Amino acid sequence: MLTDFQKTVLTRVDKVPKGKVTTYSQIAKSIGKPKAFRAVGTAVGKNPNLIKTPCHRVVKTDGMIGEYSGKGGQRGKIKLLKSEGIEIENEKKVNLDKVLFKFR
DNA sequence: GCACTGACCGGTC
DNA sequence: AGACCGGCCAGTG
Repeated sequence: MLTDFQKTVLTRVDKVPKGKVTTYSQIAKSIGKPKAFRAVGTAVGKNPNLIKTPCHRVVKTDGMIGEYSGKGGQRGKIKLLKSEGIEIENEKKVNLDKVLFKFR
């Protein structure tokens, strides 16, 4: 069962275009709850729609990859990001100045 | 309904 | 610059 909050978060993630990434804080701000980044992480962590939702495009505020429930964990997440043309620095973080997608 | 947990963040030591 | 601690929101037991 998906709650409205989770659906909202997933919707935001789905709005992120290919080749770009967003942060948990950005999502939290976009939904009007900048302090709910923790809940956002939890919601995405449940990841009910792994196929539909490009959760691998969500990274930490510093640009670090973070975790990933999908295949390969963090490693697989990095691989997916690289596959979309996103440059990974030190094999663990992305350049937010280039690939960060901001809502509204 | 209380308490613990979590794909986190910011400030401090 | 790296490690530690507290806090915040929503979900689950």
